[in-house]
Amino acid sequence: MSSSPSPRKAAANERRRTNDPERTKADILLVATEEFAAHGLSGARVDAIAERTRTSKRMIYYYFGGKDGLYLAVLEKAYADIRAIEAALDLDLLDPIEALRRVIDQTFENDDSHRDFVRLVSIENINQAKHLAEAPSIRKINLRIIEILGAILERGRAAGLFRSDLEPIDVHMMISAFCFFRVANRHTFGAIHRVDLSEPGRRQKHKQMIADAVVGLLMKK
Amino acid sequence: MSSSPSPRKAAANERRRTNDPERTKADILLVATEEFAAHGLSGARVDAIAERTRTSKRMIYYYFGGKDGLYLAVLEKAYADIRAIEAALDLDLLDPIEALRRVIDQTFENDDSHRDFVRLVSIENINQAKHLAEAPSIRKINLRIIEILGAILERGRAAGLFRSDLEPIDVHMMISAFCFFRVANRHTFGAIHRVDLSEPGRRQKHKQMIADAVVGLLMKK
DNA sequence: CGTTGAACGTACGGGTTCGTCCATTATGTC
DNA sequence: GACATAATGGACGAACCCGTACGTTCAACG
Repeated sequence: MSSSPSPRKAAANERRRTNDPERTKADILLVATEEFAAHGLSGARVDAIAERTRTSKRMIYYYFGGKDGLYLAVLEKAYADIRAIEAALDLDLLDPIEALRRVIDQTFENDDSHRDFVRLVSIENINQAKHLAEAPSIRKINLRIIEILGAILERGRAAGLFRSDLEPIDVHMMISAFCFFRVANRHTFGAIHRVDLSEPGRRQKHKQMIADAVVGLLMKK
Repeated sequence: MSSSPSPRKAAANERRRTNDPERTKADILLVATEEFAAHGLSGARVDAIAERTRTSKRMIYYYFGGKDGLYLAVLEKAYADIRAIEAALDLDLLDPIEALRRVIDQTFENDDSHRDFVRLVSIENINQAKHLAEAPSIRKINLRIIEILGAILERGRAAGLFRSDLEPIDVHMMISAFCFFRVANRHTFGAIHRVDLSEPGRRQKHKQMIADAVVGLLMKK
């Protein structure tokens, strides 16, 4: 609409232009993430998403095919973003207990700071994970955390510290359950018990609590 | 439409008639619970609910005012049903550890067997507990579990068994988190990790695990 | 047995929402 | 600089969905 001053300096495989599909897609995805997280799949409105975008509704259908396609893309991106953080963990040098505490800390902070992600997962569960089942990429991303935990447990057992009847996936579930719940259910829990779960003091207390509980459970007596 | 053979034998304050408002309300509530649990608040369709009912859509508006009123009634009933079970617990005679294990067991079984309730709570959280906040009855119902836990902790401390820096609400949250998560998130968790969380063996393992974790956390070292 | 109010059914109107059609501008290529 | 293709915008239609207007049946009571 305004001028297009940028010279079309296109390297072999590098595009630069005012028609910017990447930016358009990213913009749509960002807005859609907020809308889906706020209202759910059936509650979110395509028109509302389009309105908040730099671009038009037409582009949503152009790039994502429709509401479902957009939702799936949002879901994939949300999972990819949060798991990328976990994948970056490097814990091989730490002793098993310390490594375990790091994983817990990371999960706690991840869920705490990615509320949209947590909500999207809740929404997907209400929808019986039907969309997620069609996104094999998500599955691959998530196996990383199991590997990490598996390695830690292995080393802990080798050192005679950990009991051996708990599988990585059970430990992962226990950690996730607590970290996820305190974010996902903070509204009902807060309304019923009149507490603010994100209040710093309680937050810190809970973080300590879940870590102690998991480590305590794993340690041999 | 068919015959109405029942004689109108009406005691002073006991009505018997083919026009049966109580039954109609209960019927609507039952169907609505399933529909809201299955599709969420915005996803559920008033027409669909009405269709599955013995009666008509008109009755939904007649008795519940509208979609929101119906949803609120469903929510209240769901909470009332599940907490009534907890309220029946009588644990004063048990030693604190055993009593605590009973509470955990009860919560586990409750969430496991009331999936619609779990889903409704998830849905309400996605809606930021806006409806629940307007239902003071629900709050009252839920305080019972905190009282129960408080009494157990008190006795445990008096006996020198339990640490004293954890409040009832924190313990309740930890228990709820795990019991709730394994039901609410079983779809995504199952899809990603290819496990069936309701499979009896794993179910039993998790029940043991959460109980051990909570008891272990509370016990003085 | 007639009246009155509660309980119920049918049909529809008004607004909303998804998706598409058609037209237009930008970009890369020869 | 002309042409093919990608990217974009606006407007619109058809289905859907909530809530209600209006009419009918049922139960208690004099």
